[in-house]
Amino acid sequence: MEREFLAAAKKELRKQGYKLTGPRLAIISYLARDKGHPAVQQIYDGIRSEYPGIGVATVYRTVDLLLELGIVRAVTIKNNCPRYEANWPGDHHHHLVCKSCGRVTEFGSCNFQFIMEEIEKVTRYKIEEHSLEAYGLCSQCLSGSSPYSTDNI
Amino acid sequence: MEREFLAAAKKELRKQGYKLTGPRLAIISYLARDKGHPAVQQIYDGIRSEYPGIGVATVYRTVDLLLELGIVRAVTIKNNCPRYEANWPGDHHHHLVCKSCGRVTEFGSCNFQFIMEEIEKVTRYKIEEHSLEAYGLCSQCLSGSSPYSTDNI
DNA sequence: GTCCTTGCAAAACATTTGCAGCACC
DNA sequence: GGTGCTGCAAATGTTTTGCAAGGAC
Repeated sequence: MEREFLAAAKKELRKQGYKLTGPRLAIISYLARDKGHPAVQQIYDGIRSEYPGIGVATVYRTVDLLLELGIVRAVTIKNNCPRYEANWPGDHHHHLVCKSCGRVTEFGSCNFQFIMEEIEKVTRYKIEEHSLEAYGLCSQCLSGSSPYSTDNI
Repeated sequence: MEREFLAAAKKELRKQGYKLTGPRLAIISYLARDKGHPAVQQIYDGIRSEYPGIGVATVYRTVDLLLELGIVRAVTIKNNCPRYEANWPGDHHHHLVCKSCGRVTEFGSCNFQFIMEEIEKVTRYKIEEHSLEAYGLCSQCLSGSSPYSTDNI
């Protein structure tokens, strides 16, 4: 699974004439492994053990490139720097953010296509993508209480 | 209309034990006037003519306070610093962002309540708010072409 | 008079950019 | 050997913080 993702990413890079370098592979495989929504700084920290010499600027540049190629997606959460996730094929979902503990939960079942079409008619926009974030309290914070941490993002 | 908004905001400030100061009034009335989605810097610039001595830090602190009191709402747009808008009562809407010219269009007709309830059941979250942003091309960019500018945000 | 608020300046982050050296074809 | 990629360091842009002075109640 992670293997296929890497292969697909490599192929896409090559196809667009980009080189397959160590830092790029390290970042891609980190994103394929990570089940959360890491920010650039987290990716950077996570990679340094396997790739000690890497610089933050490279992570920024690479993530930008991967976004352009559609290999990763950006996750925009209120009051937070941008986060990223692997763009698994066919996996369209949105994010639920707990205001108390910071946990981010994904949910699929997106039936917004018809709503988007409605909006296109009204506004005469051509909509290419959409993102929905919901904010509230997760089940664990509703019962007991968990202190805020960024571990769950 | 703007008048009532100001009155309501004043009342809310007082109710919560906050003082009614010049800078705060200037910021609130600016937000009530502005039909767009100004960032802190824009609010700051917009106010300096009527309130020359004001500092940016005050704008940051005040906007934060107004958010807490529900007097303004934050608008989060990809690759953009946070923006704000007056929280007119009963006006629930979302944002359509043109990838080409940067224009931001609002659209109402939010029929997501039933979807949110569905998601609450599945995820056991208690959802308090949600935000939906759609990205695409506006009608003007689809025909002719307008250069990118932040004027429309 | 007492706190709350403010402006200023400095600090803290997050992100981008310029550039010299390296690596890869 | 030319081009693209990288790491470093500096620059930029945004937001936060500490603090002394001023203002609202």
